[in-house]
Amino acid sequence: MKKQKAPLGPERAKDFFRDVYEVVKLIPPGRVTSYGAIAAYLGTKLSARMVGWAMNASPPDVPAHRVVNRNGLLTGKHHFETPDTMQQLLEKEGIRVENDQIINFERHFWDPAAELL
DNA sequence: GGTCTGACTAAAT
DNA sequence: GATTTAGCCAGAC
Repeated sequence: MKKQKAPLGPERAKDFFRDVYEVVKLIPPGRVTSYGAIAAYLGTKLSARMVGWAMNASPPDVPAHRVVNRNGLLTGKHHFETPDTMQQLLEKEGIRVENDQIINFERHFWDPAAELL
C-alpha cells in the first residue's frame, strides 16, 4: 500500500497531478466542479491553484471544461483552443452558460468528496 | 538554487 | 462592494 497520509510529500506531486486527472475524468456529463472541490478531495484544499496548474498540464482526455472556479465562472476558458470551446462544450452537455458564468451553478455542481466518497 | 508566476480561495482593507 | 493581501505548491527561467 502506498502512503497517502503525507499532506503533500515530494512523492505526492506526481500522484497529485494523476489524481486530478482521474477525478476530472470521473465528472459525470452535465456536471461541473470547482478547483477547490478537487483540491479538497485530494487533501490540498489550500492549494486550489495546483489543480488549475495541473489542468494546464492536463492531457486532452481530461474534460477540463467541466472544471471552473468556485463562482461557476469559466476562468480557464482562455486556455482552450478558442475562448468559446469551453462554453460550447458545457452547453453541449446541457449546461447553460452566460457571460462566461454557469447558470444554476449549484445545481450542476459535482463534489467529488461527496459523490466519490 | 533563488525568484516569478499561475485555470484558486478566503479574509482583510 | 471592489481591490488587495496572504496562503498554498509545483513548474519554468
